[in-house]
Amino acid sequence: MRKEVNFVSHYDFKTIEPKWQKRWEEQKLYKTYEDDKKPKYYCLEMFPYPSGKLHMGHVRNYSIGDVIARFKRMRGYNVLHPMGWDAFGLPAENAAIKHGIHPAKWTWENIANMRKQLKQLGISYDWDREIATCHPGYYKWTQWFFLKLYERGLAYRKKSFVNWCPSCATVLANEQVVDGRCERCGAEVSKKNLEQWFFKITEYADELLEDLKKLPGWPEKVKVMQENWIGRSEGVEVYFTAEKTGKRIPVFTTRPDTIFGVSYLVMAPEHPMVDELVAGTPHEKKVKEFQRKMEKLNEITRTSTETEKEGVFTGAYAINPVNNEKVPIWIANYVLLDYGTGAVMGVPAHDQRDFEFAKKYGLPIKVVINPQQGELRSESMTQAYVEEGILVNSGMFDGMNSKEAIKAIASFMEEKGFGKRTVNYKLRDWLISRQRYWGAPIPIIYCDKCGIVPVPEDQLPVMLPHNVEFNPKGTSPLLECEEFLNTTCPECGGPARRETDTMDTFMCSSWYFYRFTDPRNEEKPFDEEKLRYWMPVDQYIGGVEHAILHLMYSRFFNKVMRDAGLVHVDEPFTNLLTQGMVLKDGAKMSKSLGNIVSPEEIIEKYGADTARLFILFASPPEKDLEWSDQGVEGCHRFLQRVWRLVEELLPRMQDPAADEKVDREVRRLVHKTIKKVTDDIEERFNFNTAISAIMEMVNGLNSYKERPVSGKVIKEALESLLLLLAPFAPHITEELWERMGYQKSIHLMSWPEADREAMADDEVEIVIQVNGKLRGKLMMPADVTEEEMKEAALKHEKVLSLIEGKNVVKVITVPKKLVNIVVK
RNA sequence: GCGGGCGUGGCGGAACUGGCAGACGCGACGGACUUAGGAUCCGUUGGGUUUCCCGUGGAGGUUCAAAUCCUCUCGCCCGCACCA
Repeated sequence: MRKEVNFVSHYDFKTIEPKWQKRWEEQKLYKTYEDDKKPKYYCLEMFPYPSGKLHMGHVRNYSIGDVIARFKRMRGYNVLHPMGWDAFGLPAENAAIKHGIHPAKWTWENIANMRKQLKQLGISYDWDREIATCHPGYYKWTQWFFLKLYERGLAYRKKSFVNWCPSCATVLANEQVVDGRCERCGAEVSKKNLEQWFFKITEYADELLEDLKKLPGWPEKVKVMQENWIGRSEGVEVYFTAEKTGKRIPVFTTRPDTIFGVSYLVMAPEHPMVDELVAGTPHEKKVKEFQRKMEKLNEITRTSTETEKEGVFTGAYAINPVNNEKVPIWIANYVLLDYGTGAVMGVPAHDQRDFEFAKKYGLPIKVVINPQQGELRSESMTQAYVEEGILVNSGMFDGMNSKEAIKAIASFMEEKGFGKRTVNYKLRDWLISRQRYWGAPIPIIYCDKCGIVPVPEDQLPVMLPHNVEFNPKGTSPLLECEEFLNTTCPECGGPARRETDTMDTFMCSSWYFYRFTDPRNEEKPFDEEKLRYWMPVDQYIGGVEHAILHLMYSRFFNKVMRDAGLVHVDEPFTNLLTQGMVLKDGAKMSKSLGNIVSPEEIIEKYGADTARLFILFASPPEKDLEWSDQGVEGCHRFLQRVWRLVEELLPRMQDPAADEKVDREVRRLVHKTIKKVTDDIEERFNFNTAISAIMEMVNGLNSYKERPVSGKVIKEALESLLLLLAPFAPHITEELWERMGYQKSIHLMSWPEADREAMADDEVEIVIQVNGKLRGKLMMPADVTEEEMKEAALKHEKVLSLIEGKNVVKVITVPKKLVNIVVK
C-alpha cells in the first residue's frame, strides 16, 4: 500500500548543485558587512598557492572551514569567511621558462580555474573580498609594510653566509632549509657570502616565545615546534683572553658553575680569530687543511650527532679569567660559528661532547661538580657527569650546589668584568631577499651619492615590469630589464638603480588576513575600524607544514604592526586547527606514487556534497585521513537516503495528531541528535561523530515511516534534519528546504535548539553487574531511585542464581545507569 | 638522544568527567524485490571449546568497576637534534 506513495524524485546532484551555486552568487548570500549588533567571527583557511588545480588536501581544508563558518553563521555570528591567492612564487616563473607562458598569465589562469573549483564545492566565501598577492593593488601594501619595517629599523641589509638553493637560483631563509635541503624543491642547499635584506625577527624572539602562552587554542605540537625553533637559552658570556694577542675571546655557556673545569677552548673552524692565532706558526698548515675540509662538508653531515668529533690544536693558548689557567685553543667540527660566540669552553668532566673530544685527543678531564652522594674520579669516568651537583676544585665556590653556583659565579664574573649574563637564541633574522622575478619588488633604490634610499610611499607600488625576458639559467630577468633598473634617486634626483631582488612570498602571506577586513582600500592597507572589528582571526585552519614558517612570520609581523600602532591585537590567530593529511593506501597522495584522487572526478561522479561529507566523516579533522572509494559511495548512499526520506515524508507534514507515545519517541530522537551534533561541532570540531549522529537520526526516522506520527512532529524532524546537515551538505539541504516550502535560504536560518524536555527519557536502561561483570539489563522508569535500582537488581533472575550461597559484600549504584553487586 | 602524538574488529573510526567496548560507515554473509543486480530494502557480523569464557600493542598495579588512571615495556608517526 505504501508502494504507490513511495514514488519520489531522484537525487539529482548534477542539477541541484549548480542551481544553488548560481543562486547564492546572484543573491550574494555570503556577502559580509561589519555589524555591531552581532558578535563577529573570523573564520580563515590558509589561502592556497594557485598551482592550477585543487587537491584533496585543499578540499579537506576548505570543507572544515566551511562547516565552521556555516555553523557559526547559523548560531548567530557575523562571520567573515574570505578566500584569496598566495599568488607570487617560483612555479609560475618555472612555467615561464619551460613553456614560455608569462607568469602573470599562468597565475591568473590558474586562479580562475581554482576559483571555479572552489565554487563547485559550494564553500561559503564572500567572493567580493577575494585577493591575490600578485595584484599591484595588493603588493603595493606589501611594499608599504616593508617600508614600515625599514622605518622602524627592522629591515636591514647585511653581507653574510646565506643559504643558496642552486635549483631555485635564489637564497632562502633558515626556516626554508630542511635537513640541509630546499624546503620547496629538495635540492641541496649551499652557503654563499652575499649581501641581502633581513628582517630583525630576533628582536621579537622573547615575545614570540613568551606569547605562545597566550595561545591556549593552538595545538601543543605547533607551540613546541616554535619554541624549539626560537631556542632560547640563558647563560653567561665569559671573556677568555688569547695569550698571544691579548685579545678577548668570548665564549657562551649555560653552565658557569663548571668554569673551573675548563681544560681547553674550541673555536668554530671559520672563527675570524683563528687565522691570526696560527699565522706564521708550525700549526698553520694543519689548521688551514682542517678548515678547507670543513668547508667542503655540507651542513647536515658536519652538524649531525652521528659525525665523530674532530679537531686540531691551533698551538695558541687562552687564559681562563677566573683562575688564570692557561688552556689550549682548538678548532673542531662540533662548534658552530653562527650560534653563541662561535667559541666554547671545553669542560670534559661535565659535558658529553667535550668528554668525547677530550678522550679522543688526550685532553685533561677535571672534575668540578660532584653528585650529592659520592665523588667522581676523572680516571674512571666513562661519560660526562652533566647533572647538577656540589662544586669542588672551584676555589671560593666549593661546596655550593650548581643552582647557587650558577648565580654566584655569574654575578662574580659581572663584578670583575670577566663576563656578563646573556640570552642566546637559535632563531636567526629572516632573510627576505629573493633573486627572482615573480615576487613583490623590494622598494629600495641605490644611489651612488645618497646610498640606500627607500622608495617614497607616494611612489608605490614599485611595479613589476611585464615585458621581460626569461632565461633558462634561472637568473632574474629584472637584472636585464633596463626600464626597471634605471631610475632617479628620490632624494637627490640623480641617476640611481633599483633593487632587483623581490621579497620572500612569506612576506606577502604575513599580512593577508588584515587585508580581508578591507580588501579594496586604495588609500591604506586597511581601515583601522574595520580591522578592529574583525581581528583577530577566531579560527585559523591549515596544514601543519606551516607550523614555523608562515605562522611564526605572521606572529612576528603582527607584533611589529601592533608596535607601529596599526593593529590592536597581540596575536593574530586565536585558535588554530592543523588538519591531517589525506592519504591513499597509507601514503600521502603524490604524482610519483600515482595514488592521487582528483577532486574533479569525485565531484563529477558524486557531487560536492558527497565529497565534503565523506572527507569530514572519515576521520576527525586533525588526524590523517585514509581515502576510500567505498567510503565515498557510502556517504553518497546516505545522501540518497536523506533525499528519499524527506521526499516520502513531505506529504505527511499535514497529518493529524497521532499516537502520542510515538510522537514523543520521534521528538526524543530529534532533540537528542540536535544536542549531540551541536556539542560535537561546537566543542570539539568532531565532525565525524556529528555526521554519524545525523545518520543515526535518519536510520531512526526511517524506522518510523510505517508508524503513525503527527504531521507537526514530522515537520519538526525534517526541518531539524536539514538544518543539522546544512553546514556539511549545503546543496541538497537547500534544495530539500525549498521543497518543504520555504522561500528563504536554509543557510540564513538559525541553528535548532535542543529541547530538554523533549530529550528526557521515560525509561532508562539499568546495567546489572555482579563483581563488575555484565549479567543483565533492566528497563526502569526515568525517575527511578538508587534504592529501587538496587532492589530490582537483587531480584533479577540471573543475579539470584549467581549470588546464591554467597555473601553480598557491597552494592554499588550509579544513578540511572548501573548496579554492581559485589559478592564473595 | 630530547620533545609531542598514537596503538581498539577484516578496514576507517566511536566510547566526553573511570560505569554495557566496538556507535556510525565500509567490507563480508544471508534474505526480499527482480529478466538481471554492481540499484534499493530488510537482517546478521569482535573471537572462542557458546547457561559461559576471552578480548582495546605487551606486563604489572590502583579500583566494586580500567580502552580511559599509575608504573614498566614494545611498536609506529611527527618535530628538534653536537645550540655549548
